[in-house]
Amino acid sequence: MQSDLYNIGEAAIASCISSKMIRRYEESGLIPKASRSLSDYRVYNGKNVNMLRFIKHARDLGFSVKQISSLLNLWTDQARSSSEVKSLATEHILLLDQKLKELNTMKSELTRLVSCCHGDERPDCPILDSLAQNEI
Amino acid sequence: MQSDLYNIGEAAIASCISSKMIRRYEESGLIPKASRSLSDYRVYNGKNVNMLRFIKHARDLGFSVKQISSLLNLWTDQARSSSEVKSLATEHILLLDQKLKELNTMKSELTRLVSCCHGDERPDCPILDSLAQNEI
DNA sequence: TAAAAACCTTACCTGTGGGGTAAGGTCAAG
DNA sequence: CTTGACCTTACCCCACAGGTAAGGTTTTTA
Repeated sequence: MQSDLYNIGEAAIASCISSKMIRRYEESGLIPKASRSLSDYRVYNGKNVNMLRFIKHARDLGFSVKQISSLLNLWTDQARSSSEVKSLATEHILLLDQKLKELNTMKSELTRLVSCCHGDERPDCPILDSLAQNEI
Repeated sequence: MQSDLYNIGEAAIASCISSKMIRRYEESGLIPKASRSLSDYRVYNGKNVNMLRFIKHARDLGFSVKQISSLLNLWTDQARSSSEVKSLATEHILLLDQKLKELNTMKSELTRLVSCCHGDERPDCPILDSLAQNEI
């Protein structure tokens, strides 16, 4: 009859978030404090696990914990406007774009250096030379 | 005559690494302990500053502090083979590639969700719906 | 020449998002 | 009733940086 109840290990498996992180999310206030069993074990219900899954999906999309906190508020707020969510997501895409640009710059520069390096037993190396340059 | 000497603030400006991080790099063993003035101020010479600049350039290329430690060893080892450096750099490119893929996956998925969201004052929102889905 | 500003020192806390370990309580199966 | 698997809290650690505080030194300025 109460098949809807999970302890933290079961909730971890069901949500793909480690017990460790579930406790941390609770401690940091991202999720509400779990109710406890007589022996002080955390007890979760299906709704709680859905929230954890929501968090997991958002983390997989690269949202920060802070952003997820906002998303959870919007999620549980039936009066939210979808534009609020959309702007949060759009902002996050801009951040992803920025990181992508940085990584691409690094990669192309490094690829150029690697292609200039003969990579044999000789000690002279354009990669180290470039890193040692005083000017870029 | 000793125009080649810098205190930590000057070394920071010359290398574009904050005083803070210079101290930390020393503490962590990435760079040797600086010599000290009579009043216990750290003193750097041109060679030290070149090492800091080397580190800065490598950080800008996304190398980890650990990798930079290896690069510094190779840099100061006149008997190194360029292949060692090249393989370290190549390995790092693979890591950059992996991160790029992850970020691209996030971005395209999120872009798809955003394009599905009408983003007006109505509460229904495909982004939240997707995050709340039990299956992906 | 004395005060003030600018710099240095160490030591500690913050964030971000995790991982690990230890010491002890609880539960279920054998 | 013991053993193993689970739970609890309380710490430590990683990378990589920023901030702040309290105190000493050096340089500039009035």
